[in-house]
Amino acid sequence: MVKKNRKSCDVPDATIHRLPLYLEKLKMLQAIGVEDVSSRQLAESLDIKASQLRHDFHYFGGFSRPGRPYQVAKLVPALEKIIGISVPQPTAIIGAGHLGQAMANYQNLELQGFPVKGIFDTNPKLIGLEMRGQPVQDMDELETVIQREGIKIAILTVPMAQAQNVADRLVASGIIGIFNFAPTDLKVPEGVAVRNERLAVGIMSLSFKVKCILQAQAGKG
Amino acid sequence: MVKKNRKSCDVPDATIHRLPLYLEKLKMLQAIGVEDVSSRQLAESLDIKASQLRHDFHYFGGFSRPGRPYQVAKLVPALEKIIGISVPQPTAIIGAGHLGQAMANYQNLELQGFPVKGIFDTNPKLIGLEMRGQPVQDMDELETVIQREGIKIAILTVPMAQAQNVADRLVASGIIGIFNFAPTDLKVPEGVAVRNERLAVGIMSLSFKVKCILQAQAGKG
DNA sequence: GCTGTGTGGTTAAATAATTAACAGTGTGGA
DNA sequence: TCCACACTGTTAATTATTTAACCACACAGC
Repeated sequence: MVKKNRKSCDVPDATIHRLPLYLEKLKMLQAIGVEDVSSRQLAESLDIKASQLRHDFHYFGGFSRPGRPYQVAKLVPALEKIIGISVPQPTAIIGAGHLGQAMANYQNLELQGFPVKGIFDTNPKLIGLEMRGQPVQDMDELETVIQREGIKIAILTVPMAQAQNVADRLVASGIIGIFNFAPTDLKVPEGVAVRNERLAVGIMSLSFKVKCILQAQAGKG
Repeated sequence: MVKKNRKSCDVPDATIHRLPLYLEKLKMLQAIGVEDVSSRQLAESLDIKASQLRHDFHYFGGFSRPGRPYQVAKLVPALEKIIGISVPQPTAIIGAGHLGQAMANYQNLELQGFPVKGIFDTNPKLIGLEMRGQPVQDMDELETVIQREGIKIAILTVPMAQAQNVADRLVASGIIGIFNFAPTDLKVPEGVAVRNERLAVGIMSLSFKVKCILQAQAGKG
């Protein structure tokens, strides 16, 4: 039993990051009525190799009978279970600035299994505003709401200076996963997962490639 | 000459993604008056190995005299040049919904070398609104403004259904780098770089880890 | 029944990335 | 002057990831 748990969690990061892509594409196929899909078809539509897809699935095993393509209707719930969203994961948003509002209004968030059950800010001008049925609440309510709703995942969109302080409160309240948009490395105890999403990294690595493309064109031309 | 260009662009993605982190940390050190920093110090503060940092820098070479630590004042502009932001990169935002507004109001964007020179949307209710001095313009103006301002990088925050169509227009107008927030793979010709930023991937991989942590705790307890 | 083609699971090979080890340099102090 | 120490640049070793190869199975057509 323990062995089985370890098996399904000892998976490379690179594979984990592809699971949502598989799920997304499969849901899209499901929406247009596709019932079966082969590893080749699915991989090609995602611009990866079929062997990689099969290798990824192999960590979890048993998605298809040998010789037969994958059944979309079975694969979707299997992936949802692996990712941990067969049951909706209540989620909190901390920081109702522009980015927090964008996340709160991102309709797919709930559709994809992460219903927002709490939005928090310290700014009195924002408190009370409603976003998709959820009012912005005072940070004083943070601990109470998180525990009452059993929230395990938090989206952190506060300014860098407050990020660590808020993270500490989140961890103390029972949060286990933090989706961090602040450009700072949070220190959290073991048993808490942090994912840093740095928009600056994305646009700068893009800039690097743009520079290289321009240089290449100048060299050729 | 060509050889040198190739050298400084034939760099693994993993390294490219770390360059902005190095730059960010170095700027922070510069702001508090630090003049010198060793590979060990810098690496530790970023939670990576010193040898990896030196290995990364080795692709570009010549940041320090052997035997002496790095000089922050030299490293910052060197990295900025490598990333391609020694000169500000004018940037456009396509889609002035919540996410587009969040990006437009993200002050660090300009500070980090990406001044927003155009915000576009089709929604008449949004057109004319000002964000940090930039008015939201009609999509009809897209091509004109991009060419007039010499914009090479675009941030794409439109709904999925319109993403490919807009991307085609961007490419036709001379855009070389697209920072794509729509959950779809854009088809672009060679010589155009796309970076997909999928928020759903981030929160789902977080969910996977949360599930594993909970399972591990249940197994132990 | 048999065969050709297509399928996923599994294992092995190839490739990429990370980490460690080492050589050469500069500095400061005895 | 010489030595001990800290430093980077560079190369080698290790580890992780991706890709390919192969096997057993399933179906369709003959």
